[in-house]
Amino acid sequence: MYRTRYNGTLTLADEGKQVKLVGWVSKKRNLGSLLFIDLRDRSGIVQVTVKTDELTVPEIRNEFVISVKGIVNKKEVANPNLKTGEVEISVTAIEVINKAKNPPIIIADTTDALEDTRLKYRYLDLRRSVMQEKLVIRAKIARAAREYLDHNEFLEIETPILTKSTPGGARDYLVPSRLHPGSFYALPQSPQIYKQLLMIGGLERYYQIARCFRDEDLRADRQPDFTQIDIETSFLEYDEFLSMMEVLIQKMFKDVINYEVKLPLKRLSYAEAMETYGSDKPDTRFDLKLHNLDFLHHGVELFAHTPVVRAIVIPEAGDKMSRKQLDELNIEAKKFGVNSLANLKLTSEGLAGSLATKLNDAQKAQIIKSLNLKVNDLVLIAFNEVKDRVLPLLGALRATLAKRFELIKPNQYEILWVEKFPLFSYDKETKRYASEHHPFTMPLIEDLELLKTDPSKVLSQTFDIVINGYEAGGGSMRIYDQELQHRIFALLGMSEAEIREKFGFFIDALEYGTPPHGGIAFGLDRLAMILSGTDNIRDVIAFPKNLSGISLMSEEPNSVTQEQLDELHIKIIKGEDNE
RNA sequence: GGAUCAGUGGUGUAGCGGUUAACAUGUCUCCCUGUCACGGAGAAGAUCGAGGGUUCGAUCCCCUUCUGGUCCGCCA
Repeated sequence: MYRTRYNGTLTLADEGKQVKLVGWVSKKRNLGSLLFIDLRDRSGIVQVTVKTDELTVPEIRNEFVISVKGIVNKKEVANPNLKTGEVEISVTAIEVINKAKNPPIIIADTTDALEDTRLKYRYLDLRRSVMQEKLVIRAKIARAAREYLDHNEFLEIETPILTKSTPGGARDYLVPSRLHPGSFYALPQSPQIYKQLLMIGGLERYYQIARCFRDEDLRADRQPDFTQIDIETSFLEYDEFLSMMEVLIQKMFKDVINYEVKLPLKRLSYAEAMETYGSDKPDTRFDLKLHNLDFLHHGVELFAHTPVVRAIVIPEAGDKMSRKQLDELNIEAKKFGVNSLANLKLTSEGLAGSLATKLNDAQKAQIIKSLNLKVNDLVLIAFNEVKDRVLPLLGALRATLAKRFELIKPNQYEILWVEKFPLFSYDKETKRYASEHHPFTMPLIEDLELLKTDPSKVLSQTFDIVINGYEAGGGSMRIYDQELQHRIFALLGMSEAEIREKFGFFIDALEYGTPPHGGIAFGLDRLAMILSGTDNIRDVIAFPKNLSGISLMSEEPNSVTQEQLDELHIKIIKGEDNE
């Protein structure tokens, strides 16, 4: 037997007990004939004390795996920084199980190594307790989900990883078929069609902790393969389903971080979210709402060509931003297609700032009243012909400014549903409608008539769960009527032949008594980020890829042998790997 | 595809035309019986990401390139 106890669990209650421990040498302090070793395993660290004049001690260095036998003793002076700080192990036998090279990074809670170094030596980085804690949180979220869903008669069912490529949406990762040269499997972007087929198959309640793949560019919160808690149900009405999912969210927060989520969750329509927060995933931990100043379009020269004039008010920030800092915000504005921002601040002498000289007294008074300004408030004003530029810009600004002015309290969680997204977006280039969510999304019943007259106005039975400004999940009620499904495909500009080619089996399936159904997918990675308080998705994935989609540790993707390519009937025509 | 920031001992940083390339930490050797960020003495360790240019002289300025971070496009 390697061990009788876990290091981090030892307390004063164990005083006098004989224990056998294993672990890694986290730190040693050699005082000559007295040697202290911080011995680390997954549970934590305990100090072991070796009298080197009474015991022959093998060579011991950092990160060696060692085994000790000894007695749990009370320490003269406790170390309050350690869970086990009240005890130490007086060693009677010590043995090296395995040696270790000097690690390239410091293995401690605070390491000074940069992330790319840590990623290269991920297996060492994972020894740090702060990293392990994040994976513990991730596992606890999955466990909470399984417990809740199992308890509510959901079945955990696996769906294929080698699936059919269906164009539209994200790029697929393709897998060449050896048995069928020239044909490809696609890795699933989500198990969407399969889970709907499971509903048609009469399984009624399904879930899966599903790996999904999207061949798109990465971000701090986006990986090419990621995990969703994927859920689908039959015979639940919209509100019933959302309520059931709210309780799941509540349980996750309770089980993982012991935080009480108050139900029911707030709901905001997509349109309200955009108008009020400039985002479809608003961070509602702080205010900074958007204000409508469209009335300035008439009467202010600067806004003569821009009917959309919107503002955010940052309280007590009038003296906190220099002219230079305000100018820098214009860089942000340009990203959103807005040329520049105007600003105002209310001083004791009245309105000042870039816009002040362009306003008459009546307009100034109207602004002060309309925005309810107080002295030293800062107003940032975005203006453009198009709402779709102004609102997202101010949405982005409110997020960055909230961070800059520290308007966000730590350990605060604001959870809400954003619902009723438009069913379609209109692509001006191709002059076609595209599904905002996916083509199986149910429109709002009251908007069905609009499908004939103005499809762009049709809203859908969709919902996103938004937590602290992150989209932590999204779903919809699905179309179960094949007639309606055909109308949607037609609106998307798909011919019968195209429909047959892409979704034929699914269209067929719809005709055999499809139950009303709907579902959601929660982003497990995102949830883990939120609950472990990191804004880096790589922190909550054991072996993540960097922004170029490369694993710095195992160095995939890599080239393969000519034999492998030949077998797959694949010829590389461009690139260095061609030989 | 685009924008932007950063590459200097193992690790993290400083230096920004002429330096013996500095500091911290880690590593190694010796001393130390109460340390817990142990302490003390000493040592080793860097072709300043790569290539080119400007210059009497480049870690420093310019160009190219590679690598990494962040963002935009993209992500039904």
